[in-house]
Amino acid sequence: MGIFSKTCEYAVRAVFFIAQRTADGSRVGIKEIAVNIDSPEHFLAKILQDLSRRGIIQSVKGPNGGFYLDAQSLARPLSDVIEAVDGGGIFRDCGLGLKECSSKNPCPLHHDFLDVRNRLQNMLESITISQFNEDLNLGIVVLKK
Amino acid sequence: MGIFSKTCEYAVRAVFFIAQRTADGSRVGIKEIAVNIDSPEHFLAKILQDLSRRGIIQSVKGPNGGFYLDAQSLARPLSDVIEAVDGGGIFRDCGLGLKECSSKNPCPLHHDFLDVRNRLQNMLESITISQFNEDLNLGIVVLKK
DNA sequence: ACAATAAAAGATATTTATATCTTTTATTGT
DNA sequence: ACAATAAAAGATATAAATATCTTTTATTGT
Repeated sequence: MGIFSKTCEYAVRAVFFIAQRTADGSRVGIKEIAVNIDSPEHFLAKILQDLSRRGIIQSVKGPNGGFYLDAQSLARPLSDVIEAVDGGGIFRDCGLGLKECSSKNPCPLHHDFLDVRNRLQNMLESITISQFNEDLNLGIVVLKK
Repeated sequence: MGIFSKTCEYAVRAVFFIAQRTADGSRVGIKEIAVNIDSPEHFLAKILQDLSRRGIIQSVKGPNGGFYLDAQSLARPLSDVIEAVDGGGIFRDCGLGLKECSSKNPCPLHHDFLDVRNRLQNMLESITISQFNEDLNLGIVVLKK
């Protein structure tokens, strides 16, 4: 298990891919996304359905249909994707699983974890979905293997 | 899902509890540990068996038996517990799940994640298992609820 | 030796995450 | 209208994580 669930990893990779591939206003199909981010097609379909329902990504059915991102979606912070898929627990929950852990009633790791979680959150809030489009085009960063 | 697996959360809480409760050389039984860290007893038993096999904690069977920590174990960094239970993936694996992600072949989040993971690792390597014994005694930090 | 204790080990159950396959609905171009 | 396309939705399967229960083994005190 990584920091995120596998579902979330696929979601982020897919969202980055859709952002890059549809920056020109076109759409991209599930099959093409799955191949390019190396994920199981039908499982990814479920994930993207959910993201679409939540308004994180957009989609149209039928010929020339597919997934894409509108201007608002392109500008979203990556943290929105994480929250939509895994929930915000990673940003907020106690590292040792205590329900009532707080600064008043801290677990032993509370203070240290607060720092790490805040950094993670700040990082993911300051990264936008479209920010890697160019690096992806240039092959400087990758989404598969 | 938190940063660690539930198994790992129980493990860390248990190890902290054993450290505090057996600093005087005594032992503590599984039932007492489970009650005090609010975990399912039999499940925790499995976890502690495994930690015992790996030498992270010590145990003796029979009357007056139970779990404890020797001097070496008390001085261990908490990262050893994490590695024993969840593996080192949290310190090393790609945030987006890519097998071959590296500085030469990075995912979009590679550099940012490297920083967060390193901080987490440094933090967990610099915390020792026994370092909260006193705060636990004083009730300044807690291991349940 | 024996009974009591407590962890170790084994077996099984339940829940959640991940994955696959099929059918339905919306959209498009002819 | 109709056929083709592609996502949405529904149903089911598999694997992994979490949890529970039972039996065995080691140790202790009598």
